[in-house]
Amino acid sequence: MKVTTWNINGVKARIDSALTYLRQELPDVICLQEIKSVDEGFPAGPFEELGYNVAVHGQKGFNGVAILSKLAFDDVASRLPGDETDEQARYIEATLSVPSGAVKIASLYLPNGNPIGTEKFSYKLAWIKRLQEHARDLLKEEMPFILAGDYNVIPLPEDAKQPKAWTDDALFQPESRAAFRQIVNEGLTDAVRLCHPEPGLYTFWDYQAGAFQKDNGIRIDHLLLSPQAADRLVAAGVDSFTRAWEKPSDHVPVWVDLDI
DNA sequence: ATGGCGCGTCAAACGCGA
Repeated sequence: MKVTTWNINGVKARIDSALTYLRQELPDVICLQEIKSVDEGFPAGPFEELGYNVAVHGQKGFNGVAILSKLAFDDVASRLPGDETDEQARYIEATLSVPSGAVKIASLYLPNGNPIGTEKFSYKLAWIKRLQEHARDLLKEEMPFILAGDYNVIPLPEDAKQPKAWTDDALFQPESRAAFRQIVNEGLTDAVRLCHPEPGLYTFWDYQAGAFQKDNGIRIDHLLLSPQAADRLVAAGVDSFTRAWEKPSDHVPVWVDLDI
């Protein structure tokens, strides 16, 4: 089963690219972030024509996440527990039936957190903490699950072409990195890093300053696997070729292949 | 060395991202 995550930076601006990608790469599940659309505005039709079921948690103008799945949804939840007052659409998770049982897949869009020293940064840290607590609850179920999405965290210096340039950025703060690490420390596996220990693997290149041409990228889109999912990990990768497409998202698709 | 973009909301700049 191939599961992909992609921050598409606007589903309406990226609909043709998304459909081309799905026809070409045939993921069983794709988690989308930054759809920048309300639920009713999401162009479900073209995706359904490709055989995908669609689950959307949208918001006007900003944020917004979705899961497209060739397997039917048994259950969908679109809130990250821990803060009933949080109105930002950044999380959706679905339970799918697979031959070996059930698998849970989350599409998450972790807050950017810039600038540091503001309530935006504390919101980011609180959000990661909520995700950690949720991961802990999910782990108790001892089932395969994947927390996939745009984490807006550069875990290590080798996850950036120019780590020094990110020193004052929320994506590379010691607190951000430690909070991400604490989720991994709960017992989750960073699938892409496990399959690709070499440096120089990036998932985002800024639109400005010819960042892609210089390969001035960062790795901030991740798939964290539960132990039961990691047991079945076959391969993982980054489809950086989409960044060279016409009218690209600034993020590229990242995927895992699981033997389930 | 420096500065360089793009999307959505609206209908001109602006908020936001990373």
